[in-house]
Amino acid sequence: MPRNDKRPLKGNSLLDFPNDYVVLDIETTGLDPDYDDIIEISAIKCVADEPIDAFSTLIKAPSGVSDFITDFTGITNEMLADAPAISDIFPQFLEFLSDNIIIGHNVNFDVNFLYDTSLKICERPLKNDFVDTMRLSRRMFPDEAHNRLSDLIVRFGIGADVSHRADSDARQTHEVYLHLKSLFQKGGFADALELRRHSSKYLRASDISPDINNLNFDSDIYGKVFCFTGSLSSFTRAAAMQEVVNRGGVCADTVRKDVNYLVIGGNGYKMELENGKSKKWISAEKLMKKGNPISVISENVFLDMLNP
DNA sequence: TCTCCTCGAGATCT
DNA sequence: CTCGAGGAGA
Repeated sequence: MPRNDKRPLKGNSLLDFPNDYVVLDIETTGLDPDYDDIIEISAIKCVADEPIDAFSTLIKAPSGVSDFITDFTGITNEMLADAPAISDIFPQFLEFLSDNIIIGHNVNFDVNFLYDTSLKICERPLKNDFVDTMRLSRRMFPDEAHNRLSDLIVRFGIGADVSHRADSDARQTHEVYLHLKSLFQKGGFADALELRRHSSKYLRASDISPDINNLNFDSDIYGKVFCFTGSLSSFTRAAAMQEVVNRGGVCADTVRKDVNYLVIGGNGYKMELENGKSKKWISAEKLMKKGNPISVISENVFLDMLNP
C-alpha cells in the first residue's frame, strides 16, 4: 500500500509512541540519497524507553567529504581514513537494527538513505516502520513555526545546540522523543495522533445563504441557477457561491435540468484539457442536446457577471 | 455520508 | 515528506 514508486517496500510512518525501538541518526556527504554517501551511523536500542545497546561508527566516503560537510559536522577526511567501508559495516548495522521500529528526527531522510544502502549492499530493502519526532512535534505544536531538532532541544531544555554528529544527535533525539511522549501522556493532545483524512466538510450548496442585508436584484445573476466544476483561481468555491446567493442566485451541487450556468473554474481548466471534460461538464452537454438551455461559461465570464 | 485521487505550499534532513 | 483543499464517484 505504500504509494512510493521509488521505494516500494519502505515501512510506514507511525503516529504512535512505542516503548521498544532503535533511535538513530546518520551523517552524510549531502542531502541527496542518489548522489551522496553515509559517513556516520549511530543507533541506540531501547526497551521500555531505556537504552540497552548502542551501535556507532564512522564510514569511509568513496569520494571524500567537502569543506562544507567538514565545517557542518566536524568530520574530516583524516577521520575517515581508517574508517570501515559501508560494505564492511552495513550488515552489522542491519543485524543490530533487526526488525525494530526506527525513531529519528525527519526520519524519512535517514530511512531513505538506509533503504537505498541496504538494497545496494545487502540486496534487500529496509522494511522497518518508523516514528518521526518532527511529524509528532508538528502535530503537538501546530502553532510553532519551526520544529527542527535544534528548536526542540531548546524548547524542552535538553541543550543549547546540536553538534551534527550522529551519536550526540541520536541521544538528543531520544530525549526529545521522551519529552514528546511524556507530554502526550499527560493529556491535552487528544487528536494529535489521529489519522487526518478529510478535515474539511463537504461543501453543500444549500449551506450557503446570503450574508448581506441588501441583495442586488438588478444583477443578471438574480433568479438563475449556478453549478461549479473544477477549482476556481480567483476565490474558493464557497466564496463564489456566496457571491451568487448574495445576488439572488441559486447554487446547485449537481447539473440538473433547472441549472442555467455551469462555471468551469480557471484552475480546473488545465486539468479538464488533460483528463477530458468533467462529469458535470459532460452531463451539461447532454442536457443541452435535449433542449435544456444550460450555458457553460468560463471563470472570467462568471467574474464579468459579478462585476459588470 | 465515505473513500480515493491530485495538487500546491511549506519544512526538514546533510 | 506531510498536510490541507478540493474534486469525483459510490
